Amino acid sequence: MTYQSIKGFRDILPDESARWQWMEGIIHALMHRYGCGEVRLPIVEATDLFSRGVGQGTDIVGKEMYTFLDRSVPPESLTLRPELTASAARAYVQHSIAQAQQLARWYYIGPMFRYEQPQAGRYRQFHQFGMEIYGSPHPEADAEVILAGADLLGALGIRNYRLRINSLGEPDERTAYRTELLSYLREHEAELSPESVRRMEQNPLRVLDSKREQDVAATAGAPRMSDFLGEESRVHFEATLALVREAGIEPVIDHRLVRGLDYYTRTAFEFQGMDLGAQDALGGGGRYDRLIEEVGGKPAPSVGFSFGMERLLIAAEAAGALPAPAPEIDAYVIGLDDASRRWAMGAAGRLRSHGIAAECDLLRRSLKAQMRDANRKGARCAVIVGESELAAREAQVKNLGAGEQKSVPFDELPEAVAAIVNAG
RNA sequence: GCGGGUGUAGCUCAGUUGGUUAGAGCGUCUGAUUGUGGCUCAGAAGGUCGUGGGUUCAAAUCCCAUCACUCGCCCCA
Repeated sequence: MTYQSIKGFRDILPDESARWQWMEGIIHALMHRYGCGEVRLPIVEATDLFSRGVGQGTDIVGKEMYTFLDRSVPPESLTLRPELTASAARAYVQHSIAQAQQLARWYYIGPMFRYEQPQAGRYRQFHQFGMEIYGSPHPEADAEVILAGADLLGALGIRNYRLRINSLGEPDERTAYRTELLSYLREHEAELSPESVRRMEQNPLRVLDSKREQDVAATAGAPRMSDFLGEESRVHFEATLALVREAGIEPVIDHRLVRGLDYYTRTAFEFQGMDLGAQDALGGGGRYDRLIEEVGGKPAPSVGFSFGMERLLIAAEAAGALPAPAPEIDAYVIGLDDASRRWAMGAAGRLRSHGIAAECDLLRRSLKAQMRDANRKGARCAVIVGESELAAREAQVKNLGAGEQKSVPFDELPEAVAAIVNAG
């Protein structure tokens, strides 16, 4: 094998892409029901957009971006998108969406790129589906987004998950909390893991979502963000929770939920899959009221989420929700000699124009081999034509499910085939 | 960036304490009356044993290196 796809990048072959098409169909239909329009955004953006939008202190910006210089003079630093929230915000500002409409509902689907060590459910090129709502500062928008996420999981047959939620407050509230947390962490520095000690000065909140038992124990008595929320933030959080509960979903309030992106304000949530490996976040999101401003627009509140599509497929498979593979074709048109093979190609074309998935042999194979092929591909019927059929202008049409075969005049072929196909 | 595991046919895997032409199942192809699929039966094709060194009379098997894949830490989707 001389060439191989590079580490963390992979091919999705036809058997697997059928699953992707299934999932994408569900997503598009769901988003249509939520009144969301799809945005298709560039794969590449100015590096600066991500470092500003995602946040300097994040792992994504710090060590995971695919960044390169292009050929312009002087060279420009570009980056393969590691996520799409910043790009969407850029597009929202660039196209003055806020001027045209007070509220905007967007969604996106596509590949993202992060340079990390691949493992179960984590790739360097992976795919996200995300939803963004711009313009509403109210908890209804937070709830709308969360419920859409839950709706998606339901539509994919995924039930084994939990919704964790927290409020990270307004920037000044978070700053006050951060100071308190940091002093707590300093007092307990000896009990923390070396990684957390290193991280705590730069971003103390992150210490909270360390998985190490050592860190979990050491931070058990740490101050909680919820005690630092102002009145408005508290009311907003409570209202969001109430709306979510009213829809029949019971979130787990998790004081340690911080999430790795700097732009969150107030609501942060995560759908945690229970059938995944160590990478168990199916999706996550929250509110980011400062982001639009951060990328140069007039302030506009926004909430959104993103889901990892590879992980959704893993979870859907674990739930046994994946659809059975569909037959590759409806009808297989078989010719026996040169003249009838020519006829078969034309007949297949006529069937296709009637909306029937039709195929004929391209390998000049024997009748038996063609029949085998038809069967393997799940064809409902075979159309067989040889010398005598050509002369009589009648084809043998065999129902491969029932095993019955009859003569059908060429003119009536599409109807006869359709009858068999639709009967199944 | 740091740990653990695994690399044998297209796929899933056997391969006994080193010992002849490296095996199975599935899949693929062909055939079992002339122009008829599935089930069954018979046969065939298909492998530099990840790669490169080393030890040995002899290496898929032992040693070293390297690469790839994989699981975990970290972080996230």
